[in-house]
Amino acid sequence: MLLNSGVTALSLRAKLFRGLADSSRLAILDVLRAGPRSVSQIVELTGLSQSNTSNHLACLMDCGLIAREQQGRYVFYRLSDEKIKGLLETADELLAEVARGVYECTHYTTESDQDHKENQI
Amino acid sequence: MLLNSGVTALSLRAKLFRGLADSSRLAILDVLRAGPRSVSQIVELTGLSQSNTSNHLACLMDCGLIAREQQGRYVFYRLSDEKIKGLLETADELLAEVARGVYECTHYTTESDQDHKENQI
DNA sequence: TTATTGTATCAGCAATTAATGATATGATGA
DNA sequence: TCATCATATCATTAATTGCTGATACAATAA
Repeated sequence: MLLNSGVTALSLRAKLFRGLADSSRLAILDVLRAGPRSVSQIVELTGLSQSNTSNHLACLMDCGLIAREQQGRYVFYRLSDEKIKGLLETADELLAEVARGVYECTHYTTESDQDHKENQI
Repeated sequence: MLLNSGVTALSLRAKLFRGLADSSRLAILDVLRAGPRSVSQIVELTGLSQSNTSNHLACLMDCGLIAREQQGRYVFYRLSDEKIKGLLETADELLAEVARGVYECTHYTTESDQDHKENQI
C-alpha cells in the first residue's frame, strides 16, 4: 500500500501502462497506427477472436487510447491521440537498449515465452 | 491468439509496459528518478513493505529497468537508462490529454478507485 | 417484417499476479 | 564467533485478467 500523496497520479499512469501491457492490445494499436479500421478488419488483421477483440477495444476506449466512429453497421476505431505513437516509439527506443533484460524477465510471461528457450536472441 | 509475425516484438513491448503497469513499481521508479537509493530508503519513501519492495525490485531488475550496486550491506538501485525518464514523461504528456478517459476506465482497478466515486476529477 | 451481417455483452474458466508473513542469506560490528 | 542489520526468497492467499462460447443488440438488405 502506498503511503503518500500522488497516489492518484501513479494509479493513472499505471492504468495507462496496463492498457498498453498486453500483446493483443498492442497488436490492435499497431493496426490502428496505419489509420482507422473497423472491428472486422481488426479481427482479420490481428487474428484475435471477435469477442476478444471487442473486449480489448472496449478497454482501450475506456482508457482513452482510441476513439470510435460508427459508419452504417461498421464501427471504425482510430488512435485518439498522436502522442500514442510517440509513446510506442519511445518504448521501442528503450527496448533497443534493455531488450535483453526484458526478454529474459521471468516475472511476467507472454505467449512468446515458448520460443524463449529454443530461440535465443 | 495472435496470427502474424512480430509477435515477439509485441510481447517485448507488452512486457516492458507491464513492468510499468503497477502503482508500486511506478512509485519506486519515481523515487529512483532523483538518483540511486537503497532498499531501505525506497521502503521508507514509498511506504511499501520490505518484502513487497524487494519483489518489485526483482521484477524491475529482471525487466532491465533498474540496475543494482552493492555497497556494504546496502544495495543501491538506480534507473538503468535515462530513456526511462523520457518514457514516463511522454506518458504524462499523453495522460494530460486522455486523463479523463483513463481515470474513468473500468477495465482495470487501482488502489485509488475507492476515491473514484466520491472525488470526481 | 424478416434475415443477415457487424458489433457488443455476459458468464465461467484458467492463469497470472500483488501482497503478506515467515524465513533465509549476507554483510558488518562487537 | 556471535549478534544485528539489510536484503532476498518462499509459500500462501485473494484478487485480477484474458479468453471462449453463447447470446444480445443494431443496422442494413431482401
